[in-house]
Amino acid sequence: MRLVFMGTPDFAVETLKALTGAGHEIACVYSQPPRPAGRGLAERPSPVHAFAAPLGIKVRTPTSLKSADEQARFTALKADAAVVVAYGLLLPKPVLDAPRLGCFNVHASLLPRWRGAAPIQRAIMSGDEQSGVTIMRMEEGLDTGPMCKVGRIAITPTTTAQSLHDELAALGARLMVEVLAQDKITCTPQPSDGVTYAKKIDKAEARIDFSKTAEEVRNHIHGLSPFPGAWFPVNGTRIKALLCEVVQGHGTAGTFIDDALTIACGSGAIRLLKLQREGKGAMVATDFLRGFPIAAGTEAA
RNA sequence: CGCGGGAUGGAGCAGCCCGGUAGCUCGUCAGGCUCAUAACCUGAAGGUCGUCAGUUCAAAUCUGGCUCCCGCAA
Repeated sequence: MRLVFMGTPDFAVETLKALTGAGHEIACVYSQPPRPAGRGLAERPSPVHAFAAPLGIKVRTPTSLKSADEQARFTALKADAAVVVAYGLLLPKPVLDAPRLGCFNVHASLLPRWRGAAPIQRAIMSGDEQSGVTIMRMEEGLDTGPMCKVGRIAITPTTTAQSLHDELAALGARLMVEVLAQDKITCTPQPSDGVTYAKKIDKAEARIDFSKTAEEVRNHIHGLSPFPGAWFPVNGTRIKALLCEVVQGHGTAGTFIDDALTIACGSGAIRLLKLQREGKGAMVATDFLRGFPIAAGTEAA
């Protein structure tokens, strides 16, 4: 099929890769324009942009699709379908209606739960036991379209946003290819109940609140691992917690209760397994402690 | 030129300000002890101190360039 692909972050690259691998013609790739980012604030293209460009695929990076001009350029591509994965721009109705078969989206949640920006993180942070991806036909509303295919993945005590992200990206890519391979793509409406929205992650949320239960703290840490990274300070040094486990133990919330990185929470305790201090790389607990011992009684504040 | 930290035996760090014998915790190997152990004891191997140049009698340490890694911020 002749497709238009619209996506921006790493998550979307997997699907683009799968589509090209499945022999589809990518007429054009749309992605967010390069922005100043990273150290030095140098302009850098999005992951999707960086992947597509070397393959000789035409890349467009409009800041909006609201103008009639931009919509005409899109329509002129005469695509059979558009595949949209974490693109970051609203698609106006004329765009949604332009492709012959419509626009299809990979969304990283079991819709209608976690519509919106940060479904992967929110699912883990709120303690969901299950996540997944939904392939849907897009409508004007925010992630409201009818569902074509769903894939499920369990969230376990060791699931992090990173690991779930990688699994869902691969799963979503596979399912999208399957959906497009169907002779007739059939969809069913989303249930009207069970709707929740996944707000963008606010950096202020990243600070760990040890007054919560051990499970909540663990979900918070894993949901934000590795980005943006849940953190806490120790003697003025900022430390990111990347992986942890719930353990037995109690004490004043926010205090280390042994020399092995166990911290008391509002109820129960967690032990940090992988962490990173500012300026340093991520490392496992034993390595971390050799260079930065934290004695029992130290406060994480 | 957004702000800042870092590159030292396999891992994590100290030493650098006040140049002059390479240190610590751990791992590895050999041996010992033990019913046994991620335990303990003894011994050993392993490093052009990121890279290039400069200053100096002498540079891990001072100066400048380069490469790479990371935190903040966006």
